[in-house]
Amino acid sequence: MADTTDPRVTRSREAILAAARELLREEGPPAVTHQRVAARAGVGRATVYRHWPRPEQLLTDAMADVPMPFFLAPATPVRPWLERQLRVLADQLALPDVLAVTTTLVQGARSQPQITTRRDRLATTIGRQLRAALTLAEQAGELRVAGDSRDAPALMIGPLLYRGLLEPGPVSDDLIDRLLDAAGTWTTDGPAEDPPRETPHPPTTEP
Amino acid sequence: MADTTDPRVTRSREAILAAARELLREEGPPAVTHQRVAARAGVGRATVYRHWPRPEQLLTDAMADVPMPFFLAPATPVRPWLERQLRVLADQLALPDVLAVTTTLVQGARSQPQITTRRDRLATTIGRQLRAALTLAEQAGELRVAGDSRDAPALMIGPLLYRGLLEPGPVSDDLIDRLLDAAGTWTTDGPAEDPPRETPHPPTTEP
DNA sequence: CGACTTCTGAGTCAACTTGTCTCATAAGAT
DNA sequence: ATCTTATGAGACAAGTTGACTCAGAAGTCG
Repeated sequence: MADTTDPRVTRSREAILAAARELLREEGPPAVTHQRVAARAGVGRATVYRHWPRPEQLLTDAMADVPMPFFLAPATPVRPWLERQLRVLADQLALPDVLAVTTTLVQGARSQPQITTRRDRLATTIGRQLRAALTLAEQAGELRVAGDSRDAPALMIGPLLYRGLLEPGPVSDDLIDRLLDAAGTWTTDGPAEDPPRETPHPPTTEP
Repeated sequence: MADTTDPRVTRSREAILAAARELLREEGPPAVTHQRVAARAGVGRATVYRHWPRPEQLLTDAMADVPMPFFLAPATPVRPWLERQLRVLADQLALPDVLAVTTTLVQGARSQPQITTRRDRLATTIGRQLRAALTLAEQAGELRVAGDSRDAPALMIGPLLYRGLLEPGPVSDDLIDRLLDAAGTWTTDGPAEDPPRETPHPPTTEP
């Protein structure tokens, strides 16, 4: 099929999605209605209906445009890599857009199976990548994993979620260190304190 | 003023609040409208308006009826006490009503200052009680607190939140042990493993 | 450049929801 | 037995939702 290259379509779509994202961020999911989105996007109400007949689809599409942070493939040495990942995750969770999408996913009403699905996908993606990293670290002799590795995501991501959702505030490097220690016993070859951490990672998207 | 002892009033109020709670649990905050609540409560729509002219007040009142778990005053020895508290908290977070209220609080739209307030109150209450417990344990020589104690709530409650909100599943006793270890180094006088844990605590309310 | 195709925005319309009010009635108080 | 008062049914205006039409603008292509 011919790619929808008509500039009018893409312009409308972008404006509408941007408006929907703004509304989601500022007032939550219930504010994302055809009428309000159309008004904010400076677009006719019918145009919104044309592209998104169902309002919930507009919401999920708007959310899909917000890149959710998650882990990439792990690299050795694992500890500094993981430290960087957690730092990125913590910083991302502080962004209004990401926070809004996170709360929407968490809320994930039974009425919205798409949202529930996406939430579960995010959770399993993060969990799998995190466990892969820990396994790699263990194989490399860097780490002796403590306890059930299935608890690792909860132990390491949970506190970041708490900071983002319930108790807003910055996540200190010290706290991230403690998250790493929660994974198990690290056999630091050298006191690799303060690994270089500079690049403010762009958000990454799910596969 | 004369106490509203009219049985009709209390009957209506209870029915309405119960219906509101059901709707909140099943379909989330947007489902709590006058019309739907009235229909489910088997009550005239006007009656709901009479008691709660504003819909958001109905929502907050319905939430207030769901007791949120938090910590009581700590007792020595602290470790088994804290273990019990975390177990209760984890179990409460699995209850649909409590979960629904938690997600609603977390979502805490900017549109609803009452909800934001209540969320902050809950967070500070839990945080204060938890820190008090850790301080007590340290004074009793039971524990050497690690790192910044302000991070303790995130480290210990966060994982439970993760399990409740993102990655539904049971919280094992082993996981709770690891949460306790995240607080610092416990100087166990004796191997007080498997402390008696039987009473399925009733939910407690905030002060 | 000019003819064509397609998207847009304004508007209309019925169905539905929301918030307010009225009133006969039945439940409770005295 | 009588007086009070909450209730439920319904009427009502105002606003929202979803669906449709249509002239005209924007973009494409010969």
